Amino acid sequence: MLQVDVRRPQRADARRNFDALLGAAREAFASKGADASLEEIAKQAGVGIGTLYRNFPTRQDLFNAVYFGEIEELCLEAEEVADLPPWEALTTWLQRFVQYAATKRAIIESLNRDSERFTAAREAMYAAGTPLFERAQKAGEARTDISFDDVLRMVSGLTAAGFVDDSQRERVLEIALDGVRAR
Amino acid sequence: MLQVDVRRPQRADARRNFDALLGAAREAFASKGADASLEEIAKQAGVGIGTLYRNFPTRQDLFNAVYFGEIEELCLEAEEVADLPPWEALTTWLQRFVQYAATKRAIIESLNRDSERFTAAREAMYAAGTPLFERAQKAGEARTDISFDDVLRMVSGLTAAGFVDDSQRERVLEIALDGVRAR
DNA sequence: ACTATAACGGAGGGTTGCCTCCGGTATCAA
DNA sequence: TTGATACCGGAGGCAACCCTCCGTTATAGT
Repeated sequence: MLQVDVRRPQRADARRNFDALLGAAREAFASKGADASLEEIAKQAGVGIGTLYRNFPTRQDLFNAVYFGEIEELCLEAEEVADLPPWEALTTWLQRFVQYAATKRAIIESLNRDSERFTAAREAMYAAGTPLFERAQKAGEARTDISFDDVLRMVSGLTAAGFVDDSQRERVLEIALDGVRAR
Repeated sequence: MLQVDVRRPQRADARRNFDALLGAAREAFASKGADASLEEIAKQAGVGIGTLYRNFPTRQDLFNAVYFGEIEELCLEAEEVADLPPWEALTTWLQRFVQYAATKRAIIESLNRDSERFTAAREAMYAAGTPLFERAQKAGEARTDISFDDVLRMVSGLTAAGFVDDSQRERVLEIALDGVRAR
């Protein structure tokens, strides 16, 4: 589950193009948002527009490939932080979330979307993050009157916002997460 | 200053159209974002596209008219909450900010923009909000190691985010503002 | 090396949105 | 009422993007 079921092509040249497209798409979605120009992505990948469409018949297919790939990474990161102390584990994961997600805006938009695949992705992400949050709650570090969903949406919102520099982004994230702390 | 220097037309029919356009634009910007279709806005206002362009020669002019109008309202609201207790005054104002701004995303984007008009608008908004924040700080209610800019960007970010319903939006805003409270 | 064919890439037709231009219409002053 | 004119509205040219189609090219197995 959560497989990005777009098949990676067999031939060497095809695989190169496939990977280049994914990379270019990731960047484009990150900077221009989910409706970045596909022709621009193809050019950026050094590939004809036809090649893009052969690998990803619809914009959604391409987007999904990037999106689900990122969700998957996020889930893996959740395991990696598992041996930190409860509060650090939670905040570290959320910081990774903010830093690495190229589909930032899309993630929170998709939180409301109804489709089998998106539901699966959302569940995977929650399955990865909820334990971190509950552990922090049980350790008395996080408020118990709010849900993980609240926290995730808050962080997603901040992710999509603009800041003067990285240090401000981090500072603001810390402020907001302070509100999550148990009193 | 902060005048929306687009002149309101003289003739009765022209004024009707002008106002209808502003209203339609406000809605469109709120729901579709800053690059909503101008033709759609004109249609929504029950007006030809030509009329839109006569009143607002560029997209930016139309956007500014909505944008600066909202900033102006916000500044007025700041005075209205001035007689509440320090912390309530601050949070009430920020809540209005979240509720009424149709140009949500635009506001935070414009925080980084460099242009005379935008600088003026930003300054007006800061002039209105900063006293509320400083009052809360002096009353020992708000942290003193952060700036009003941090708070405003945080709130703006949350404003642009998506939530299940209004109650979640308010709850998350409260959580985040809790992080602003002095310990 | 050779060939079958998987994969390429961009020309081109369709759609949508931007903006200009100007023949027609509504308003207002006299 | 009537004339001057401020104002209207949408047709139409332009640009960007979408996506399909098919002649050309690169790959891999023999």
